[in-house]
Amino acid sequence: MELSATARVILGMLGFWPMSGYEIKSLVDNSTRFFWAASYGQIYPELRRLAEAGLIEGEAQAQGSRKRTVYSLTEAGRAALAHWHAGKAEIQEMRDETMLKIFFADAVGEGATESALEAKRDHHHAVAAELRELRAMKEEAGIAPNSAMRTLRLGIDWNDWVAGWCERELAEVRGERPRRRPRKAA
Amino acid sequence: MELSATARVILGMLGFWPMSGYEIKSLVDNSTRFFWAASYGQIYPELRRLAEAGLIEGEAQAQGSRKRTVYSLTEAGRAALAHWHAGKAEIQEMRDETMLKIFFADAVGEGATESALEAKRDHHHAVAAELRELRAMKEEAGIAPNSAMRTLRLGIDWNDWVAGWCERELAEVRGERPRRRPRKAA
DNA sequence: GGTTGCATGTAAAACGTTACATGATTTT
DNA sequence: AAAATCATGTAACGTTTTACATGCAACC
Repeated sequence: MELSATARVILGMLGFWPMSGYEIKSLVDNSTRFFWAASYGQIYPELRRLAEAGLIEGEAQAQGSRKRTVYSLTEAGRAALAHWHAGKAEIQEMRDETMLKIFFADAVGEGATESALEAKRDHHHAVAAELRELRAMKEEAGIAPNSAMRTLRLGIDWNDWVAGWCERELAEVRGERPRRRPRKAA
Repeated sequence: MELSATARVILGMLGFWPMSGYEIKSLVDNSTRFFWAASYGQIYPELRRLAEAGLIEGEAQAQGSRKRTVYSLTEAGRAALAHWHAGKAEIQEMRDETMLKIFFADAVGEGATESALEAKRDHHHAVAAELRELRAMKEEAGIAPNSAMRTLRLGIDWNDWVAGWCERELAEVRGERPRRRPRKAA
């Protein structure tokens, strides 16, 4: 069975430990959202579908009169998660407005390249700072799995790298001493 | 007026030179698609909307009995393009299955981190190679604007960098002499 | 007593892809 | 003569976001 986009993130999260739909959403919002978002409008219906398909199981855990359903993986669910993980990754989509602005700069005119590069650099600086805060919080809480921390590290390093790339490109555009960009073998 | 996602790429493309919907689609498919895709189902209706709004103008340029409409920016369209370009970039979306797999590796089990890192490395290698081919073609054709070539260069450098990051991480995971990762000031 | 956080859900709207439909021209 | 490419468009389907709706519990 082909897992929907949202099913992948739900099964993965429940693979860490059992949780409610609400918890899945908050976890997504301060972790995978940078590369894999999900909204309530997807999560709750998908939880129902996955339960019907027997990949997860919900257990009512009301607290007082506040109801709450905690889901966990079934055997079949854990197998589906492993199967997805072992398979070929397909989805790679990006929609990046800062790239689009750099791309079109020559169609816009004088100074457009510089402003677009500055904007992209600033954006990645800001995201890197946001991720560093997130990392500090997670390190303090100390519950995040190693693999989750790895993507956070990649996010920080990557945003730093892109900001640096923009900076070097800016120097070249502005005619400051042409910089040798670090070359890699093809 | 807020430009739709597709409107941005259409106005930008027409900013380079006048073209048909078909040409816009083929250009997108071998340039911006890596960070901003668009399908016929979006392009043709949007061309009509933009023409109605007075941002672009279509001119019938039939060749024999094959009809063809070439669109170009109006004054208002060029202004809208410049206005969008000068404004704050908002859209930054990503859906990256290789990241998701790295993130969940600890929930999946033994060896999952390694396979996920390898898959990501291979993916970025492949994209870098694809982009290098694209660059060779564009260089030969020699018509691509500088700003468009810049995003291509960024794409190549970026994919190389990510592949390298995965490789370094793999070395660490496999317990090969722990590598000092290049550090940047926060 | 008010605000924030926990908790679940749905409906409508917007967005986007895919497949289909059609037909001319150019290249092999 | 067939295949590829140029060219335009729509309909159906699926996905995703946004806004709305509801109510409890904990904290200040």
